[in-house]
Amino acid sequence: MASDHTRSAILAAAERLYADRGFGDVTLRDIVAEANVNLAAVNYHFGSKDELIAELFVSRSIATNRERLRELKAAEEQGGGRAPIEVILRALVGPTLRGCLGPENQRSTAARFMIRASIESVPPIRRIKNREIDHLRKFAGAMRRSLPDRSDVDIYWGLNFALAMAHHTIRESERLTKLSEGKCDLDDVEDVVARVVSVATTALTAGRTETKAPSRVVAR
Amino acid sequence: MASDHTRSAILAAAERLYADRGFGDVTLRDIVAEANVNLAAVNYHFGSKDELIAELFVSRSIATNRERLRELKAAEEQGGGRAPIEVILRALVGPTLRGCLGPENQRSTAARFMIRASIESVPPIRRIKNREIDHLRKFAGAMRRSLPDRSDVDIYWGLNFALAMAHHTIRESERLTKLSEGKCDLDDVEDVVARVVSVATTALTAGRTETKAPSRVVAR
DNA sequence: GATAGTTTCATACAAGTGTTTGAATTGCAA
DNA sequence: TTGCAATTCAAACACTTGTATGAAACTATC
Repeated sequence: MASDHTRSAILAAAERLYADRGFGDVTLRDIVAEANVNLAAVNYHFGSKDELIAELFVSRSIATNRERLRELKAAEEQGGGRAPIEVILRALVGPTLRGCLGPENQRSTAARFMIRASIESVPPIRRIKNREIDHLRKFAGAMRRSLPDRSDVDIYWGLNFALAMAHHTIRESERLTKLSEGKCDLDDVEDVVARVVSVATTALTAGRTETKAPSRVVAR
Repeated sequence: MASDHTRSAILAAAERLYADRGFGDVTLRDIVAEANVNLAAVNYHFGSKDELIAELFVSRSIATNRERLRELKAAEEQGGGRAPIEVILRALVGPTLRGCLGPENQRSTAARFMIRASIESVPPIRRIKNREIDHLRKFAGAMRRSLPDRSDVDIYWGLNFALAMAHHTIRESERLTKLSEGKCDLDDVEDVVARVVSVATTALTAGRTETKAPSRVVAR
């Protein structure tokens, strides 16, 4: 193991560069230059470029997932195995939003990297994301316990919409700021979390009527 | 101008290949092979690879935007300059959802291309997307007229969330199907539209002026 | 301090990229 | 037909990419 100084220097440089300039136009040569390290070091320590990216993404996303599950577990234990839907949704979208939004100048490199990973979609990351389904299933289960009257379909749609609002807000935060001429304050993370949770909760609890209406609206 | 057969053959081949395999690993050589055309033809007819991609994306997205505005204008005229919020939202997300979802085997190449463009994000497309803000402002205006009591901030957040649900559902349709084990039927486009519009409407009207239960929206 | 195992380094490699070139071919008008 | 522009073509260009190599420089153990 000696000194893995080189190893972590590469990781840090790669994270910073990918965060700033995206996966598209950052080459191994850029990374090793930034890290003051030899070109061959990447392949020596990580095997390949893709494995470097994967390691970067995995370590960040398991941290987020762990935080999500920690909040979920705490909420369900406190509620005797059944947590309020708002709290579940907050555990789902809170960690991601808190990690990726907030005042830009105090936004961590890790956070900016994860934003990149959510905007661009590069093969090694896509492969990892596909394994996230099991993780989401745990939330679907908690939501089902919280809203036993709701159909599975509605639960899944609610979960989908909650993630949609969180991720899209992160991805397009710049555009929303520009569109609203700064009126939507994306640095106020807790307000964003509250808005997302509120809408998702309403979507899951309002309109008791059976959702799947037989009346079909014909398009075009 | 003679025969622009070559030109359109390239466009068709590029659209098909990009739709199927993504921008990442489709080269000019792949495209010209698919189009049975010489390699130099792309640069001759389009100037560069990026301009080819841009032309492809522009033509598709102005078609969508035109359809959106057509629906919006019709709705506002019918309501005397003020359309119901549900109808506005439907005009916003309907065309995109209808264009990108639906039974896969009968999904047009154009639709599949637009899905790709929404998943991967390649420089020439990103540049064009940034010009979409003016287009969205028109919808923000219509929404403000429809809900004069609502603050601008709320309007923009509602707009953001509506787009979020539509785009995320398109981007992650495969994952949602897998997660729900097929229970969420993404081929039933009108149901998806209704769900998105319903949630977005609730988000925009909840806790304020009551506009009846916005459960089921029927348009046209 | 010799030895064996890591780690670093300069360099080369092979493959692929978009683009350019200049000659051939085509199509059409005079 | 002839002439001329538009188009097509094969080939090469210039460059970048990730990866591999084998020697050199370390490091720790005996």
